[in-house]
Amino acid sequence: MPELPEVEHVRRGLKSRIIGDKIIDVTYSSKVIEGKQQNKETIIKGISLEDFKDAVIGSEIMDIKRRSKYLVFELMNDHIHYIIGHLGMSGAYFVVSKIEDIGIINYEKHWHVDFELASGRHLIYSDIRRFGELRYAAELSDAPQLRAIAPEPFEQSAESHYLTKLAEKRWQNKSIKEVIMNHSVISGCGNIYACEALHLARIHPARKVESLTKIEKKELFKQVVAVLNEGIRFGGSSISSYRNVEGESGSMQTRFKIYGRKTCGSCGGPVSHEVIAARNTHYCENCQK
DNA sequence: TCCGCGCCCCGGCCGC
DNA sequence: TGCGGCCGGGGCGCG
Repeated sequence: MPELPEVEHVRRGLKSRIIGDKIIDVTYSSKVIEGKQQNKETIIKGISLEDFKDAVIGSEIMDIKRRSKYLVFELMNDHIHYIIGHLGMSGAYFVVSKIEDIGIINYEKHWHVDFELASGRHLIYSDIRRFGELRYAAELSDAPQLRAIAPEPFEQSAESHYLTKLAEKRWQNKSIKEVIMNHSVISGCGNIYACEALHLARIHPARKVESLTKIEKKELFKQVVAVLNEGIRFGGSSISSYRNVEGESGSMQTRFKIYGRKTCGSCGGPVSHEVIAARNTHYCENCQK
């Protein structure tokens, strides 16, 4: 599933292809249309299909940014406005001249939003399980989900933000894994990268926050940043159903030391599996204390 | 007011 | 070969 490194690769792929292009039409899949008719928020959220379409048609795509796992499309007609996207579990974008050119059967079958561009190409949002979303925002302040997100982990203020958050009373009795997966504490770290970072920092995922020393907290933050950076460097991981704009998945999963492995990448011992923070967690009893 | 829990959305895919 | 159940990001309602 896409976490920060995967979303970053989607952003880069989109940015190199569609900046400067203009949205001239929007078409929805029958699943989206039926879902909205049944008052479900299928993919397009917080706005009617007609209003979304009216809002974005005629706009030039100026920039594509990322905040945590959200993609922010900056649009311009007579003013700057935004589409805010989340890939959920299985979302993907493709830039093609027709849907059949996607070339991956499940993503062709499960296309949901088709943005026709002035260049004649189509920006397609596909989503197999439909957990992803697209929202419209006239102003960024209209997007409350972005406001509560911690600074990007690579920003200088991110570590002190994290340390301040970790010191709050409400987190003391929580598992450290649950807390680093919370986007108000660190942005963009999902289950897989959390498992990897805890392994690199040699910290057991079920440890209560209050039991961690300052040195452990700082080491863990360092490893979260390191593993997210490595994920970006290796094109993201292909665990589950991540695809970049080219339809490719990355190779980061081959570099994992603990997630999805039978033996620990450090000591060679068996990998333990346990549900921690309601998520399938992989760790090494020997290396992580 | 805050918190924790359960639920909802969904289909590929695993295991029997 | 068929089919039931598992999985999960994020939001929401309830107690």
